[in-house]
Amino acid sequence: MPKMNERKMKILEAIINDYILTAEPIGSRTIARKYDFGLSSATIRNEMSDLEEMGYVIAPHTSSGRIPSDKGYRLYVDNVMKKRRLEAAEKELLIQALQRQEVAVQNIMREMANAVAFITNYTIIATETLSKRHKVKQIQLILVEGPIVALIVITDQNAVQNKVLVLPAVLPQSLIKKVSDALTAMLADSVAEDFTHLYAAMLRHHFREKGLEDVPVDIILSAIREILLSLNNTQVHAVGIKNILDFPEFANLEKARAIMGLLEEKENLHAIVSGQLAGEIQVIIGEENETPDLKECSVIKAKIDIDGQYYGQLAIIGPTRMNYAQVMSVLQMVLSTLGVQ
Amino acid sequence: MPKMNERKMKILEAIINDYILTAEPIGSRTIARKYDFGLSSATIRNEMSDLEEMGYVIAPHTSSGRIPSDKGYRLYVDNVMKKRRLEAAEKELLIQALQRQEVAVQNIMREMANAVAFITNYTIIATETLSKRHKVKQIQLILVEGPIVALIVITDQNAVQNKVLVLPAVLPQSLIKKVSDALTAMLADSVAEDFTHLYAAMLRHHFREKGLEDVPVDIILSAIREILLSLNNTQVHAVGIKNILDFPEFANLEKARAIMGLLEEKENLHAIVSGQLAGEIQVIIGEENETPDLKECSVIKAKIDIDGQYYGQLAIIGPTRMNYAQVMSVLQMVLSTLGVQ
DNA sequence: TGTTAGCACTCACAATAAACGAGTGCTAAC
DNA sequence: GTTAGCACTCGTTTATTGTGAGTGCTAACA
Repeated sequence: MPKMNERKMKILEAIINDYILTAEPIGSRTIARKYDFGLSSATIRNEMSDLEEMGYVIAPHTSSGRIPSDKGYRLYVDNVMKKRRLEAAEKELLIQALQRQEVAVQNIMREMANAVAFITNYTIIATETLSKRHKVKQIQLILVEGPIVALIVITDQNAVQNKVLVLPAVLPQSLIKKVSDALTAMLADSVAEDFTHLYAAMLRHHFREKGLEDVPVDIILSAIREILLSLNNTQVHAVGIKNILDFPEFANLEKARAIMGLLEEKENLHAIVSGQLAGEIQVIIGEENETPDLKECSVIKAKIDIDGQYYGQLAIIGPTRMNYAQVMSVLQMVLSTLGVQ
Repeated sequence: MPKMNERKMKILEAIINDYILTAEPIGSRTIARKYDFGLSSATIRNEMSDLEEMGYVIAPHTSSGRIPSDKGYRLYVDNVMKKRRLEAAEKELLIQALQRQEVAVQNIMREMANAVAFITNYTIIATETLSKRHKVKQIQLILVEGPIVALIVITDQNAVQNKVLVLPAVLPQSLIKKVSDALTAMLADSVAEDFTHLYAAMLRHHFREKGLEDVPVDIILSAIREILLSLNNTQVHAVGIKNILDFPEFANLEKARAIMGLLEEKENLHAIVSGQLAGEIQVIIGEENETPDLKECSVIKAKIDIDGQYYGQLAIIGPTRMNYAQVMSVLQMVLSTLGVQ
């Protein structure tokens, strides 16, 4: 088995750089001409033969040039790749997306995803979540009109969510504050899972004792439960979906269809985006992907943790022949501007 | 110019029905064999020649069968088409989607879209809107924690929306009710457009008179304005996007890319879905479409008006060779179950 | 011992040609 | 008015032949 050396590394890098641009197998003569290694094509041919034996490149057929293998990309990403410096315009765009400070975290993630999609021309998946389970802190009812009331739930994480309820009977204004306070007192620190049938029965009992038997406990409780559930729910969306169709790798209709189907289902997006540590950029190359339809793609992803309360995830999807250097430096920039690193 | 008659109509219908299934040009012999018109292929050939002269069918090249033209589809949709009866299973699915009565209108539209996409295998665009401009009816502040308050806005259409604000200074609990009531009194009946600079100055003045000079009027006003704007905003989304790739019409990569790009932009979706009268099903065939990328598609759409307050729009997109009968009967069912017709 | 020129060989891809067949229009007979 | 028959058209399929980029190997060279 041949041994890796500086020169082989350089040739591998040349192959990868060229292949990222052209998506065509690279021959020895092309490299000899294009790069000034001071070597003839024959020498490069020998080295490429070694690289193939070592598994870093593949010859699609006997008389073609070489393309990088997953293993080759892996070596490149882990050792060779030089971080590409962001161009001023790209930087500007990211900073713009980030500087809308008033905006809620959810919108930050959306803005980020759009900016990254625009810069890189890849497909981006973004999520935003509240990482802790919400507990009820305060509950308030507001009369809207007749039997219609607004239910406001404020959680320990200071999230505020409301829901409009139509009650079976009009709740008199005089009781509203009393009921709100009672609900707050009784339900403080509850999480979504607490809202069982037993719990409901218990609460009905409490209310009866306080002389509030007319309060439609069930309706209110199930509304609160739904609010808590939706708060804990992670939002996920993909942007730049059609970008992936611009790559010759997906000129095949079957593949295009498969990837489109994949990207349309929220559950799949969750599966793709999840699983890495905060602040760390993870690169998953080709066959390393669990998802069958992504075996010819690479995914570069990062988890963004903002003061431990919110976090978002960003995943960039492209063909294995993707511009790792560009994407990683953009992602690095996102992380550092968001204050993660 | 030949004249249309019963027999030509039947042959046109046969051509369309076959073409919807196969996407292949239909020859005279195929029709003679398949349908029991009691006519030889030669006679049918003559009739088809007439249909071509009249512009209802097209021969892609000299020695091929015929395919329907946009004009042919138009005639078929307007006159010939028999409403396909919904199968029991399809009906069941629609009813299920509709019977979640507690669910907000927005979710109904989403459920509907999913059900229709599932039944028809076409791409569906759905919108939901509140058709009137919201006016402020009631405003309430709730203390959350320190300088953080929840702003609750209730509109004349009984929509409730909230926003969390971080005020520059803590607002004492004793003032909360007073400020809430003052805001309600002063802003009742305002719409989003009212919130000008002049308006803000006026309100600041009012507050000062009431001895409430510390209230951060600007922050609160701009938050209310944003809430009103977002309430008036129409939600739009597409489901079953990848379905359209399953049609041979989009086997061409260029077309696939174009349609994907189209469906990814919300503005485009709005443009496609808009413009028809409530309760009426509109069919736009091929070249009749304004959007260039839809010139080879048909769009079947309906506006759903629920008691004049909310409305939704549903558009089904497919190749011109789409199953008009099926889609229209499904849409009819949606409309009648929602009580529009 | 590493490098390189030279050469035979491979193989995807493009171009050309030939065979096929579904379908047409037209004519003449029923 | 309908239909059988037939020559003709033309897209599609299959086979054939070049073409060229690229390889591996050998032998000569520094």
